[in-house]
Amino acid sequence: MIFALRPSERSGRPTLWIPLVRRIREPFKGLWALPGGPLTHAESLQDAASRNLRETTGLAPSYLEQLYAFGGLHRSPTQRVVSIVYWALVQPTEAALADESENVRWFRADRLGELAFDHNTIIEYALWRLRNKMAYGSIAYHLLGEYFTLAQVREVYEAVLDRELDPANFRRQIKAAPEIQETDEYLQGGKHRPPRLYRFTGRPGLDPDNRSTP
Amino acid sequence: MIFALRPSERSGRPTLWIPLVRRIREPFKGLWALPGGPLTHAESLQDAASRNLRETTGLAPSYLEQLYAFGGLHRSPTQRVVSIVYWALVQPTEAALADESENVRWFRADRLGELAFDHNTIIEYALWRLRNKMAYGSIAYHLLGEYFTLAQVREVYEAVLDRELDPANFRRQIKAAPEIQETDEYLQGGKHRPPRLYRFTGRPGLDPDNRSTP
DNA sequence: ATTAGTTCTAGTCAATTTGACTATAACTAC
DNA sequence: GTAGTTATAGTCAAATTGACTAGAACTAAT
Repeated sequence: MIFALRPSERSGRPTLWIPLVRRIREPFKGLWALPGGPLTHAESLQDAASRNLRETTGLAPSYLEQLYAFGGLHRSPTQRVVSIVYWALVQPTEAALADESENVRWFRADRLGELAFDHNTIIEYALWRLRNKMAYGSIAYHLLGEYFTLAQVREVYEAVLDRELDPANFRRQIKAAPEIQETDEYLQGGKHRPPRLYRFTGRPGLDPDNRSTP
Repeated sequence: MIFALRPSERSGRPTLWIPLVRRIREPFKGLWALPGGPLTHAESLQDAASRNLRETTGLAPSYLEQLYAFGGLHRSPTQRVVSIVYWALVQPTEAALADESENVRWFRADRLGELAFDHNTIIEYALWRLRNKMAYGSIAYHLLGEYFTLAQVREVYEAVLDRELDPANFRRQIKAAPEIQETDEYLQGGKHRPPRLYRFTGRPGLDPDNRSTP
């Protein structure tokens, strides 16, 4: 499952969106579902996740991490299915390249209807994990481009945590992180004082299964 | 994989131990490995983990949670294997009931030799997760019995985090948690002032896949 | 019975961090 | 120029943390 930032229709502020695909077969034909597909014999879990993502939505995420393995007995009405779910964050430029079509569409993460299988549960859990990681960790930057303003970082936090944060206090905390690098550039074109641009220099922590390739 | 507290041979202080089983077949015949086994068609992931644990070691953990799904291509030299690993915490009384034998033995978690497959990697990751959960969360109590002293809780933290903590400051923090209930009982039999006994009233967070059973 | 040794437990105090807020800087639009 | 807006720095009290002191309550030894 993929998270990306898109401006809200009404307020224009960035909010969390996820792409879903429409089921064209039973079970749950016609309902929306998370993109996914089978694990083949010759690819790692992460590679399979990447590949399925690319094939269904055309997306190539900058951040991909294992979420959870779902294996309850009645997840699918027709057969026993074990799904090892990955979650991804994509930057706005990437997200814009997604193949939207009749059967692939973006939805606001907080306004989903009933989805196929247990996919509502999965998304709920992913949102919970995202909020947790955000509170302690350096994950917000993967939803932004290479250069960003501190106000943009704050907007990401506000979108994910769903509450407003004090701008001054927020920047004090963020600037204390050593992974945030100040640049000499400023974002021009706004209707007010141009904010300084920063960049993120930290590397995402590798998943344990992908640390060593033989 | 299972964690339990056992007194260190030398200092007598509680340290982390895990039970391993000896491989009696190729590959890695003779080496020690994590207990495990196949997932059958009619059981959930968590049920399979419980069952395999019981069958190999006789243990029934009070805390069981999914760790990670390992699915690298070369984990086993003979075939492609995907392992959905669970980790458990057992209380000392339970741990004492484990079936030790020629092929099942407890080892100190920080003094393991070379294990079969990628099991060293898995244990390393589990230790990392345990430390993380300990720092923020109410997990330490599942390694203790129903009643415990605050000094025992501190010893758990010290064993897992591998550093000493100030007794006075530690109890101030722990007592601030609402899940810690003071009792009117005291632990007798020590060579000093008897400490008050406490109990833990929180419930462990359910895994997302086991929240709803149809 | 007294004393030494141990851990338990409450408390103090300075240093650090957090949250609420104020004020100035630097731009655009009119 | 002036009003409007966001960026950014700074202040100050409240809350939290870390280092430490000291008395309480027990056992063991004399």
